[in-house]
Amino acid sequence: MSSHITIKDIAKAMGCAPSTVSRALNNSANISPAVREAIQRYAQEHNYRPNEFALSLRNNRSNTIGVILPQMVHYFFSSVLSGVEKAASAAGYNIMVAQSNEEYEKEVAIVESFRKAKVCGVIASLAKSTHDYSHFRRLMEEDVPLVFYDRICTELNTSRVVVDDYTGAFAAVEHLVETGCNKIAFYTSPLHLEISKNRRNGYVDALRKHRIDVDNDMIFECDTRMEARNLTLDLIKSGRCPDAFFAVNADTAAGILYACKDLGLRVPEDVSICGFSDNEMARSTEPRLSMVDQPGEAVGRGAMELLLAKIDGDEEKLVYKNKIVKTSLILRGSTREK
Amino acid sequence: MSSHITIKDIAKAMGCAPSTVSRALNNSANISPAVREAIQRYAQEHNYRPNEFALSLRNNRSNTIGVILPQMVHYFFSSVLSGVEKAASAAGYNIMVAQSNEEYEKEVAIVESFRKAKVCGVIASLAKSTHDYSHFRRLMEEDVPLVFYDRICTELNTSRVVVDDYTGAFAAVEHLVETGCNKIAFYTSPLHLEISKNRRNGYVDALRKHRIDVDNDMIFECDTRMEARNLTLDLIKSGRCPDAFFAVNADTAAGILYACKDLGLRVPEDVSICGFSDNEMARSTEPRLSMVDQPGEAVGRGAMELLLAKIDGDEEKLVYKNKIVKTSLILRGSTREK
DNA sequence: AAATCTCGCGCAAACGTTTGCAATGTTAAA
DNA sequence: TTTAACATTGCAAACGTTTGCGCGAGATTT
Repeated sequence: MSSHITIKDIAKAMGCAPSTVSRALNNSANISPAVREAIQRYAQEHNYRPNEFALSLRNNRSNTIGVILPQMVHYFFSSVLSGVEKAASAAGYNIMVAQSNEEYEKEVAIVESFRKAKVCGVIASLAKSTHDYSHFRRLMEEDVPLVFYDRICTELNTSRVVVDDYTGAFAAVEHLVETGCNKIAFYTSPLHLEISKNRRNGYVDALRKHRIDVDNDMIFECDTRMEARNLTLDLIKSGRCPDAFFAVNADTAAGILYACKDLGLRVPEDVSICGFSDNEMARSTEPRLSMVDQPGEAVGRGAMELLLAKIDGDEEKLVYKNKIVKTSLILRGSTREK
Repeated sequence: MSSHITIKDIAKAMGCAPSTVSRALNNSANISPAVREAIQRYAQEHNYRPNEFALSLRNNRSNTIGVILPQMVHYFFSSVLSGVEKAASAAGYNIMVAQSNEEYEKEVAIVESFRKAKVCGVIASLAKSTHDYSHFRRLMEEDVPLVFYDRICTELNTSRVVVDDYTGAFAAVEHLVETGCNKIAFYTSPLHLEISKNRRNGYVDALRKHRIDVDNDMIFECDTRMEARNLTLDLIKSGRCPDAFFAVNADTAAGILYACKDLGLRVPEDVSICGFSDNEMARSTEPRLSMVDQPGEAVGRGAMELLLAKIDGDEEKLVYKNKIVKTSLILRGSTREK
């Protein structure tokens, strides 16, 4: 069926040159109002749509932004994607999305495919296994605006959006302390990640503020449910049982919870549990898990806003901004009340 | 920095015409092996990458496929997206994604934006509020391959991927019957959706097979947690309490579960609960919820395979295929054992 | 030795758009 | 009335690629 009408078709129909049509449609200067209106009306009536490829070819840039997620099937990351999508859609951009599956090689391949597709901006969160950033550096050398979120890259000078890990962790741990806990275990993801460092700092500072000694033997690299379950069982059986747990995510918190229940500990009477990164699961345990909420949609929206600022900004192209999205502490049944 | 090397650059460097370079790189006929190899080597060394826009402009088709999700922050749909992404990535395609938020108008806008972007195929699941399909029909008139998944459109002659709702529901209800239940409530999403009809048929047929009368007053349009909670409370209080519930999704099943527990009913001793569409939440209640698992990734993969068949297929362009992905019944604590 | 064929390659157009420059026609100033 | 200034439009090139057509040269046939 009729592939679409082009500028040339309009020109032919109106008896003028394609350049005139182009100028009329773009409201360029130096065109008589009469001609302009006639052309615009004709274009409207015939449902003219500019050919994106021609535009892209000429401008050497698409109308698309690329988004990299470490995983798609993940409450927080899909929330971020949702936020990005809404903001991008509102701003008239399409989004191209790919997941690294936490693999460095896949991440490199994605960046390469985004370069080929000439996306006009990239929003990314690092894979756990990424320690080399030259693929992103290459992107920056080609002047592709880049914004990191959550798992950011501090080596590269880009805009960033993070959640307030420090304050979130601080608030959670402080709440545990204020409800009577003073031997608080901390289950964290690998400490080379920025988020881990910040949460650890929040944990440490909350303890210090309340004059509780920080026991490094109470900090564990553990961020999956199974690991948490096993670790917790070992910990309790070994007699070094904490009176509270602060976990890096909901999965881990659930692992802790079920280990405790299996061993007959009551939550929150005997031990309190609090996690980071709220999701549906945390609302479905018994008792429900208190969590530090990371507003994923807000992170995605913020990342898109920063990216648009970079894309549109002319003068401030060199200005990078950081955005810190506030977390909130959601208290449920797995912690005691004040 | 050096934007990329083009075919013209290579031609200039090798002292030949761009057309020769093009033919050499595409292994076209009528080119001497010597020249071909020289050009390919040069291109390789200088890291030549064809300009996608120029290709798209010429072929009037991108290397991208569009994916429509009703929601992104949703276990099943993000699983599907993940499956699509993996398959697309393996086949060398990019994916463009957008969510309708269950709104008809947004869905129309997405289809329009996909048409503008000239995606070379679309994978979609209908918004709940969509009853008119002319936007998709327009897409088909422009020969854009289209595959529906999950919430399919039976009015349109396209390829489709669905989970085996009928068999899944049948198996779940039969299990409830075989473990002693005979008054089984069914909480379903709106019945105009294909999935609802199929699940309802599975429910009905399982009852019939075991000579249990189907009571239409035990079928409720109810697919959110809050609705389920309230409805279940009402139902129990009214004295018409079923001995089992079969729910359309995990949220609804959880609502039922907590309503029952609030009223002191024991699960699964007093009432059994089984849901459709497993997710993390179902693994985190107490007791854990028995669920019919929908393998989202397999659905996504299947949709992509069907789409690729349509895109690549020359002769069989008119052949539409349906793919039915098997579900499996995951038995947990919310149902009794045989 | 003349005619034909084949191979390898270049020319140029096409995809749809934008834009610098030149070429009109019109109006105002001298 | 001549000249300058200006408004409006067209021409053509450019973005990077593919491809039908034609041309020349060498190889084969008669």
